[in-house]
Amino acid sequence: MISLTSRVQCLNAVEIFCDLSVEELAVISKRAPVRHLDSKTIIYSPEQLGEVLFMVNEGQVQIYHLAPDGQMITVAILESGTLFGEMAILGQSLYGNYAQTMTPAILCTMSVEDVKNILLTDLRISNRFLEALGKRLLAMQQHVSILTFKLMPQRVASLLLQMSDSGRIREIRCTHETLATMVGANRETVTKILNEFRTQNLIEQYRGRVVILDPTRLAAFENS
Amino acid sequence: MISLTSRVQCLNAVEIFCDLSVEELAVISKRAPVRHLDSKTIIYSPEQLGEVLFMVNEGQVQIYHLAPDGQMITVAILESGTLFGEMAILGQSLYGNYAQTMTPAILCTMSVEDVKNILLTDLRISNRFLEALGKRLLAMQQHVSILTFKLMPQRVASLLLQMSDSGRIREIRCTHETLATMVGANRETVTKILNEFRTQNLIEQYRGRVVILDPTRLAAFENS
DNA sequence: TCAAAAGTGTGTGCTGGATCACAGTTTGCC
DNA sequence: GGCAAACTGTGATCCAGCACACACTTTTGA
Repeated sequence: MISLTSRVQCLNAVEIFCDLSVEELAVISKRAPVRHLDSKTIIYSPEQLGEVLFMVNEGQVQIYHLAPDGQMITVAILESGTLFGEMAILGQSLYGNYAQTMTPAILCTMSVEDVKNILLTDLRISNRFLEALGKRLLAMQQHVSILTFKLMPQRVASLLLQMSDSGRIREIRCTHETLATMVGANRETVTKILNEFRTQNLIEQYRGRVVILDPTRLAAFENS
Repeated sequence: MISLTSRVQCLNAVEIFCDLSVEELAVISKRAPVRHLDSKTIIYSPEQLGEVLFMVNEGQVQIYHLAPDGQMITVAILESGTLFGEMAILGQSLYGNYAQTMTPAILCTMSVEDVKNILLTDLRISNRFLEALGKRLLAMQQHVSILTFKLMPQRVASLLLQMSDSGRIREIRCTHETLATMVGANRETVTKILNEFRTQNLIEQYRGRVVILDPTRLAAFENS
């Protein structure tokens, strides 16, 4: 059993709860068990629902979508401090959506009812929640516009910037394969593009990691 | 000045308010002026904000996005009974987003503050609102997965089905050009694809209109 | 009423990326 | 330690869809 303190810390790391006091967090924490998961555990799948809101406290979680033909689309890679599963609260069944740990991870989980109760009773949280949704919607819209018209190199540049929070985080822990499933490319194409970026000193590459060297020039390239 | 009754009808047509009584609608209506607009009027642009929530009562409204390079992406074509502008309420500035009437149109408009007041006071509406957001998010996600991996003919089939509400509405009033900006194709490609669909008796074509003949086969084709 | 503009049909290159087919290198694991 | 699996690098081939070019038809609006 994990201490309440650590649970509170878990919740605190999530932006949605950021303006609650420690006491208030403690109340919520009681209803939010912490789970330690191995790498490659499936957290969420179309079959097993149940608990629905997850908060990543440590590790990486991949949200992906399997098309009927088996094609995989990575929707997002979540790092610690982020929340997911909101869709279920919105009453939407995400047919074909999965969440899976990419590394060993620590998560807080909450049930739909609890979340709904909290949302309905606390205005600050419901506002944060709406904000988070708005951000998500905005990000998706940008993603759509990139997918719609940009060429692959621009898409990759755009993805790298987005994942690095516009260059604020330097290191992106991701394989070429994973990046490929996010921009709708195949692995080889991504490899070639990243090598091109490297020869231009925009990035550095290591196995499973990309380090952004020059976000400014990368951004300039993105819009070209 | 338009009568209050007609305003109430306007609101009533919008799903978000569907479970309110006539009296309750009347209260909201007082704060929701109706506007009659000519075709091709810009309703919403990055420059002029102000009023933000719009409900389409009659006519068609195009929501689009202009990329920095001038490329236009049509996000949606709104018909009567739909609501848009939610993003502003979520505190997101939709940089580069526009809304424009495609036909003469009748709209109800509401200010951000009014909407926020209503949202915060009425649980039924705020739930509907969340629901609507969820649907939007879901639709965008589907759109992303289509853009990511499907070939053009499948994309077009998918778009036609989506716009026709899976075949329930038969007629889609849209030019090839507009359809093209929604799937990320160019106009000529869309023309060729639609002609192919016609020779297979999946659709009928007229100037500025596509009529769905066989939604079932179209759906089968979409996932292939 | 009669341009001009908007919408559609069709053909000919060209090219960005997919696909396939490898080889080399690093990591994890028994 | 050593094998298998995962990750990366790189070429050859092929084709979906873009860009451009132009003809034709319908609608719009001074």
